[in-house]
Amino acid sequence: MNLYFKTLSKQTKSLCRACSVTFGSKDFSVAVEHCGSRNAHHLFEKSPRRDPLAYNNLLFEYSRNGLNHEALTLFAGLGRYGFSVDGLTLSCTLKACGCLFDQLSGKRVHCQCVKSGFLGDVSVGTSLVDMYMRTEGVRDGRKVFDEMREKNVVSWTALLAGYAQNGLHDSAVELFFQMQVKGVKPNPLTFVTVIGALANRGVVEEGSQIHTTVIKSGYESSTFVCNSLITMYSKSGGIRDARVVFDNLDSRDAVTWNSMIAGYVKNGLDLEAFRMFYLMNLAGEKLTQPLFVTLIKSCANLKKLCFARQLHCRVLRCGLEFDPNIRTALMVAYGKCTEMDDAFKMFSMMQGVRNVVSWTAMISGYLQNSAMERAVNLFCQMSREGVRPNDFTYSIILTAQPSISVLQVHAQVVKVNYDRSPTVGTAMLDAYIKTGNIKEAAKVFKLIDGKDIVTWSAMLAGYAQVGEIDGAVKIFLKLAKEGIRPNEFTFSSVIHACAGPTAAAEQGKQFHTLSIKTRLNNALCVSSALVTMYAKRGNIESANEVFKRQWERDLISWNSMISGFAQHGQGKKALQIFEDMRRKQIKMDGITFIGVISACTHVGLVDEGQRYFEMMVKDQHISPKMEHYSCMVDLYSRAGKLENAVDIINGMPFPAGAAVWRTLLAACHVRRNLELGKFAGEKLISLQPQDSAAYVLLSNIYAAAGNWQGRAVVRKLMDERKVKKEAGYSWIEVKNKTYSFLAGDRSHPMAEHIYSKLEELSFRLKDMGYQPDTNYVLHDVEDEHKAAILSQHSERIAIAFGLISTPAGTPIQIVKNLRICGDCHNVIKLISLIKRREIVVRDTNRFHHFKGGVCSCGDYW
DNA sequence: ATAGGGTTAG
Repeated sequence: MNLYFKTLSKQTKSLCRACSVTFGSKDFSVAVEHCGSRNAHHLFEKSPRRDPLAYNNLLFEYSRNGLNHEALTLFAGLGRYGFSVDGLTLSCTLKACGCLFDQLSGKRVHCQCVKSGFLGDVSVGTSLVDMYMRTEGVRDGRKVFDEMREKNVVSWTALLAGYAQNGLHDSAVELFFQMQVKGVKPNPLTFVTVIGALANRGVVEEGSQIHTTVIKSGYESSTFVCNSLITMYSKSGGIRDARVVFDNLDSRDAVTWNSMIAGYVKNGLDLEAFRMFYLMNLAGEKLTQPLFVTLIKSCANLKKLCFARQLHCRVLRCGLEFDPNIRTALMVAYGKCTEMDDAFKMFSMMQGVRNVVSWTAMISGYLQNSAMERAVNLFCQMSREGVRPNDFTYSIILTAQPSISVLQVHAQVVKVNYDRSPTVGTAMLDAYIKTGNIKEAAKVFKLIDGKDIVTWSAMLAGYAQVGEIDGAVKIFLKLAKEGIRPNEFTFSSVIHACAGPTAAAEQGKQFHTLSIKTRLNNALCVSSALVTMYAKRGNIESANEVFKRQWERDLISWNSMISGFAQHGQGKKALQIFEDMRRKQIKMDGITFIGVISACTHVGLVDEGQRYFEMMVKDQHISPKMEHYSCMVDLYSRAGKLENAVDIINGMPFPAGAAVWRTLLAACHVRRNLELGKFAGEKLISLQPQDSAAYVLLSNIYAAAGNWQGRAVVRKLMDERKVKKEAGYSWIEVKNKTYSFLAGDRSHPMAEHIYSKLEELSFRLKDMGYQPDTNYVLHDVEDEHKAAILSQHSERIAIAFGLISTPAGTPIQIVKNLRICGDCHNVIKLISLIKRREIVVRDTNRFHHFKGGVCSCGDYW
């Protein structure tokens, strides 16, 4: 018989016609083996005698070989001939329905099960559960399961797998514990399924519990089960645990090695992945297709061109060069290594087998190499060649700003119904945020179906960027309410929002606490954001505490700490951090030096500042930008060396911008240098005719010199150009609420109180010999009036309010949107002495810590 | 196999 079928396979058709052999049921598996399933069907149809058993067996073979359509057709035939079906056939047919997502046929088979009395059969019941789970949500499958009289491990596993596949990972895990309570022992497949569910949920706690159950059940050395444990641990960040499982295994298969190496890649330990790969080669394990993909990805992460090329060679040697996945992975790797020519070569060789994915990968490569135009061209060409962009394509092309119009892409996205997709929607809202259109971004956000953590974080970051703290905090609370777990990026953004001037100081601390509870506080981006937040919120000690405890540091945390200390006037500490950074040979950038030079500026270390500037250019090979020149101008001019400042401007390799002139102008104001001030002011006004600060500073310089005519000219110019002076605000936070005050503000319900406090203060100040420095008043009025105007500056009102609404001895914190004036600076020093309060004022430029009559800036700011 | 979110200066 065997031989007969062997011959048959060669000339099936002709022989079939000729043959009149009766087929025994068992012979079918032989037939399928030799002829392939399709031919077996053909063979069977031609056969003069068809018995029901043979039919059933053929169906089994179809199902086993994944020929689902054939199985369904055959099942219909069974009914036509009136052949009886057995439980196995029903199960196989149900499986085919499930695989084809054909619920209609599935329901028909369900009826058959009822009619033929097989519903009580465990296998049939289980197959029904599985079919409903695949074609419908979990509800119908659950119903069948609950109605089953008898249930075994397989039924439980089917149910559990159904929950997991429908994304209900928590319920799947719960079922796992329930089945054990019912005395059903999990089998290897159960373990693999539940471990997979856990891995997709990303939690380790129950993971180790289930690991213990694996050991107790005696599957400790099952390669199948342990492979999934490795994946689970590496997905939830427990790469070390994954390695322990790996090391304890006696027999490892290709999947074991692949999972372990993929785990290292997923956790960003690409070098470790390659070490593992080396060990794998020593162990004699063969390279398989998925591992090629993983390793090539890893090359892309490492940007190691030579590794990629070596792997490319091995791909050729293994004859896998036509595998589309490997090709795409190689293209991506070349793109990441900035070898766009090589990537394009691979892409053009793919003619004929190019699909959306390879197009998208290519476009993405150009975008990463900032070749916006080429990316956009490719995007257009793709559409011309009839390849339709998918959600991935749209989400990357939206980053091609400003080469594309967000509005146009948005319109196209709506047309193809991708506007509700989380990836495309998120990319779109981010694109709107980048164009500053937060309203449109919020609209897009609302429409997105199934918002995930990335979507929420993007929206939160948007609010943080435009300084809408309340919006940011609201988003955070909302996502938490919806049961979404915030991740490190979410915390990083919300903490960033709390660094803004109007955020309550407590709020930042609360998010810090929350990040500790969720164990995300040590993530690099979170700890960096915390350093920045505390430094900006005036709590330099906490900033330093977080900085010291950081597990790892990036350039941003170093930079934040340096500029933090600089702003608080602790120049020496800023420089210590910098020297530490230099000793550890950490790569620095231009921003590091902005911090360092401004640290020197705030403590008046002119020569050191000069030295660091030279170090930046000569040792670090960082070419100075506009910002560095304004720092240098600031350094000299605050020390009163206006000539050196002018020399710097004259020696610049490009024309000085507004920032540089503004710095010089401010210095001229402090130093009362009318001539230079006029020059700088005119330059600034010509560069930024709408900048109110320019006019105000210049008119103040005229006023200070008693040149009322000059001042009037500037004022007139300001009126003509409709430039409004920015109003001076001060904020103070009392009991988690932020209060803001304008100069002369009487809108607060406690205004009476506040003003009597101010009066009381002015008496005490006079007693101490205080004389108002009326040079800081812009108005052309009598001295008496000037004093009154000074005493009503917004920061003083805020302080008075702080004094009456907080208990004695508590520190007062004020935030100002303008720079503090010299007279207020004197007054606050005295208040800190009289009232024995520590007062911290953050202006646009730096922090002033007033205590016992002195300020941390040493009157140098 | 391809994708979307974050942190730094004045």
